Amino acid sequence: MSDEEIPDIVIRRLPLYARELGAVASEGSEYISSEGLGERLGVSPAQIRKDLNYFGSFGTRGRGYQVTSLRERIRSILKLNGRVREMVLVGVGQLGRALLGYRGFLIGGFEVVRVFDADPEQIGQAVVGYEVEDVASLPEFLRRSKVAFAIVAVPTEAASTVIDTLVAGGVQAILSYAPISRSVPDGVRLRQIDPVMELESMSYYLDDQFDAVVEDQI
Amino acid sequence: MSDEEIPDIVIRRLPLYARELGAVASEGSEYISSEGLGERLGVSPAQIRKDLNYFGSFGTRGRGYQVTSLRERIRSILKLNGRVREMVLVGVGQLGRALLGYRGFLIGGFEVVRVFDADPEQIGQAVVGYEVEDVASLPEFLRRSKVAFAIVAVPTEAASTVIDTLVAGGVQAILSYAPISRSVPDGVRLRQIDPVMELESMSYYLDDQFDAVVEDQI
DNA sequence: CACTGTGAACTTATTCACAGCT
DNA sequence: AGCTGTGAATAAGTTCACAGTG
Repeated sequence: MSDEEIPDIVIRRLPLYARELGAVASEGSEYISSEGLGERLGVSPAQIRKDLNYFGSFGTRGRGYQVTSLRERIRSILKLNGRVREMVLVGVGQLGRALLGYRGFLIGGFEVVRVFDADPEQIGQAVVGYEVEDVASLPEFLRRSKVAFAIVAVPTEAASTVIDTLVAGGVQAILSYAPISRSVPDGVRLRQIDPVMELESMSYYLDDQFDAVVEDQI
Repeated sequence: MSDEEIPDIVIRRLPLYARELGAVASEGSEYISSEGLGERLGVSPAQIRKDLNYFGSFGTRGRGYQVTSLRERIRSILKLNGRVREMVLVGVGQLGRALLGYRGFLIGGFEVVRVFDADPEQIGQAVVGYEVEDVASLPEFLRRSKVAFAIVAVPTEAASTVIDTLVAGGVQAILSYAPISRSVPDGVRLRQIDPVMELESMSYYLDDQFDAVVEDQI
């Protein structure tokens, strides 16, 4: 049943399942049903079963899914098993430093291997155990070492140029914190994290006694 | 055409449109067509027109949409016009500090008004111009001042309790950076930012030549 | 007997295509 | 002429419901 084109929306749920299965495992359960997992995640049991079935039959009828083995299966589907994914980080401002200090990357199997910045004040400095390199040397570094992942944590104005450099250097997956829209060539993935957009969309749902802006009429 | 239930997926695109319209405005264009905007965003023109039509008819046939007025319309739909949305921040570790220093919130119309933490070392200290308050005093603060937004930037173990406190205090929109799944009551919105999940889902699409298993060097 | 795996039914979202303004 | 606004057509995604199985 392999080899069908799998919807991106399914791929995006896999890390969620894997993350929760890690939590379930640490609580000591050996098996979990699609219903049990769905309840924890706010996802329907049918959806979990369908998602997993794109990749094979991992469950046991009558019992559910073995927690740790399903988690490993998912990580293997995501090409995350038994390895550490190397990343470059561009930008060592406050956000970049916070990211460098974040333990979650390593737990998830990701590790920053090099750190770049454009600020002469930063270049050459040691930051959280990394020596900050000149972003001008990024193209050469990428030519030598094929790193597939990058995190962009530079000021908005600089982001587009940095992304160009990363794409030209063969980086295939870019996580950007800059609030700008960008297109990238086929074969490159760009995901953005923009907390302001998240807040803005939540604002719509506020039951706000203060303000009811009328839009109306045809 | 008012008062139909509007799909969440539409609401989530509105901040994207608003953000890009801001960029278009700063480039000096007065009008933009759905095709022009769609090209910049990687969204189809029909989708933009349909999304906007849930709320009214904001365009001019033959010319397109007036950039600044459409942006204001969208911000008004999102209940973001002409005001600053107040937020509390819980957690002043590295991430919390980075968020406090981020100018993007104010640009988007959001402002942190109070800062809380559980660490006795931090409580009472001044951080980026805020005095860190004891998270134990958060319930009382929320009782007095009706703040609708909160950002959770605490360690994973603490997140669930903090979210409970926020919900109990009447906060309606929570942006959490903790990598845990949580359900919240109706009427409360919880959005998570988890960079690791983003990276993991991108990993699926990598070319296999990048699959080299990292050698154990520890 | 409690669960998965899965086609079929249904629901939601996107695109098409064109009438209708400016 | 060039665009929006919008119903109709299509595609994508989710849930249902149940047969199959350990």
